Amino acid sequence: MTASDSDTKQQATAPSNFIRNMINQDLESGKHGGRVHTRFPPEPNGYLHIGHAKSICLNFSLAQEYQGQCNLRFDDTNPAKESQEFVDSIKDNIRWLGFSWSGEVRYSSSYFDALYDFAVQLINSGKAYVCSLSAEQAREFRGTLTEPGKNSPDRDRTIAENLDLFARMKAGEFPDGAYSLRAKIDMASPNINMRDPVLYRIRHIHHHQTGDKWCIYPTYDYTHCISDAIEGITHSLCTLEFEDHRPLYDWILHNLELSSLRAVSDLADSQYDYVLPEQTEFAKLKLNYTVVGKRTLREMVEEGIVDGWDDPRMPTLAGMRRRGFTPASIRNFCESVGVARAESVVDLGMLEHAIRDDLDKHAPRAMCVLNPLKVTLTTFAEDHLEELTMSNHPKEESLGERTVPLTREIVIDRSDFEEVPPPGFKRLTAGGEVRLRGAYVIRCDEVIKDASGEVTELLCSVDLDTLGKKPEGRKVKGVIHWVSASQGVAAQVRLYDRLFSVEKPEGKDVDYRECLNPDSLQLLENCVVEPAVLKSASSNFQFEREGYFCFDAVDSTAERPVFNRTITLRDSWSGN
RNA sequence: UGGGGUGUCGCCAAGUGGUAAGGCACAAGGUUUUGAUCCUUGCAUGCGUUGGUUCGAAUCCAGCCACCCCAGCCA
Repeated sequence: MTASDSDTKQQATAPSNFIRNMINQDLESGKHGGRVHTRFPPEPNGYLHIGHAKSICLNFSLAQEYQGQCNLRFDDTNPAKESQEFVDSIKDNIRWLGFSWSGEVRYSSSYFDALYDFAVQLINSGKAYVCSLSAEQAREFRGTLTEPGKNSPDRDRTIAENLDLFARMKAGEFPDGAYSLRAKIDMASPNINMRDPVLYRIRHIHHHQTGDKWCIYPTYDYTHCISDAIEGITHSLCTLEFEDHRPLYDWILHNLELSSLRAVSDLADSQYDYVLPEQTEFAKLKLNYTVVGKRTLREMVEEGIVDGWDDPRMPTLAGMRRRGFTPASIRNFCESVGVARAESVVDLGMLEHAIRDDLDKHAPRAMCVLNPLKVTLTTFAEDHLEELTMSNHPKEESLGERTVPLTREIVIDRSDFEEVPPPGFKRLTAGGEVRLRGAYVIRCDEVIKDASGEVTELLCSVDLDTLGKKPEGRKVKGVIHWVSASQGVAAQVRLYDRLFSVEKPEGKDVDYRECLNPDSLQLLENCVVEPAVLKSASSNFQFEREGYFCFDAVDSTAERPVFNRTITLRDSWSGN
């Protein structure tokens, strides 16, 4: 199948979901002039994780699928929590995932001037007022879930007065919290977001993009809808908790002059009809055995429960990347999970399947012995050195071949030998035969043990007539991997497993610290990997019969490579 | 107890009045020089629940139940 065939097939089988259905309808009705323009709008206040990946894939893939555009916009309206470091890592993560945003990176902060003008417009039309209530007072006036709120005493300030006060807020005449700009909507609304929400607050604080130009900052609710409108976004996708904000999103946009919105928008000079963006909500991605809460992740880093934001056990994009997850596997996973409005918890197994599926197709095979047991092939002379040619992949010929040196002394994994094998054991036993992967069938003639009775070495004879052919007159079922003792390279291997041993480490009344899986990291210091691995162009491998591994980009050195286990192979042998 | 949402197989998820897609997981076979991959087969007389409308309901209507979100000058 060619690339384009598979693309076509993927499109044909792209699962139906309520957002695609909505877009299809919009396209049919011509609502946005046939345009599809989405955006991914993170606040640069932390590292991206698997949950963000779903949103990224959704927004960017939809744009691709409909030949539309997808912007990257930093929603940077609260400088107290944000930094350039996060801006940079987010951009890096999105590129790594394989997506390109439309045009330049956008910042809500670059619309601050326009946002200010629109606020003045709302004041002029009597839709906004400057309020002197403190945060605490405002809370009291807001009412409760079941009781209506009370109007602010400043609600009927004159337009002239509001204009003057707002200008002075901007000019820096007042301290933080002295005043706020509020929309004049309805203090009795059953939707608390509509009870005269704050549009601007005073914050004398440096902003990572705008420096010290501003001391008043617009709120999310006020900024997001206008930013969408300015960028000509058609479909503004966000998560479920913003559902109650949608009426406010619409209120703000509908109470501004459409022509003035259009005038400052990216569509100002286009031939398209100017249509306001619409918000649509979908359920967040949740994974069992996983925590994505910002506070929790930070604590785990700060308390040393993990080794940093890019610890391979972390659900961050940086962590998954270091773990060896491929961008395609994460994209496929997000696609397979679907998009719906029902809150759900996806099984980690689905993510693992996506990783295996991608790596199985693309990762070159190699051999690495994790827990070495010395085997001497007595049939060979001391200086025996045979260069065996092995293909890098059982099906994908384009991955090429490599040579694997075979010598008299090799190592195999300790778990591949049992003196008294359990029922069904297919590996090497005392007196039994086994195939060395890609090489000969050997027979274990002698088991050497130390004083404590531990097996230290196996003496085996080689059936020279079994290279590339089946042995005559008998069946040898088992195949085990091996590495030349002298030609192999010493390596450290890190075996990673899920961080938590319970399904819902973030649940109510659950302390995640008590749910940690004590075996989430196992360090193996004496591993031996075949030499070809170090010369490979790939950084992801399948170490045959062990799992998928990748070079650890941070801790590997020239003399001592470090490998991270990305994921084990499926293992249907219950005796293991 | 106000408002907004959601309930389809163990886990995701299609379905939009015509008789329950698909994936993961699981199980059983087959192929295999990876106990991998791959292939075949099985896996909801049932769609939160109770009624109603209809020739016919997961889909329409009503009631009930469960769970989630909202009272930041966070996003």
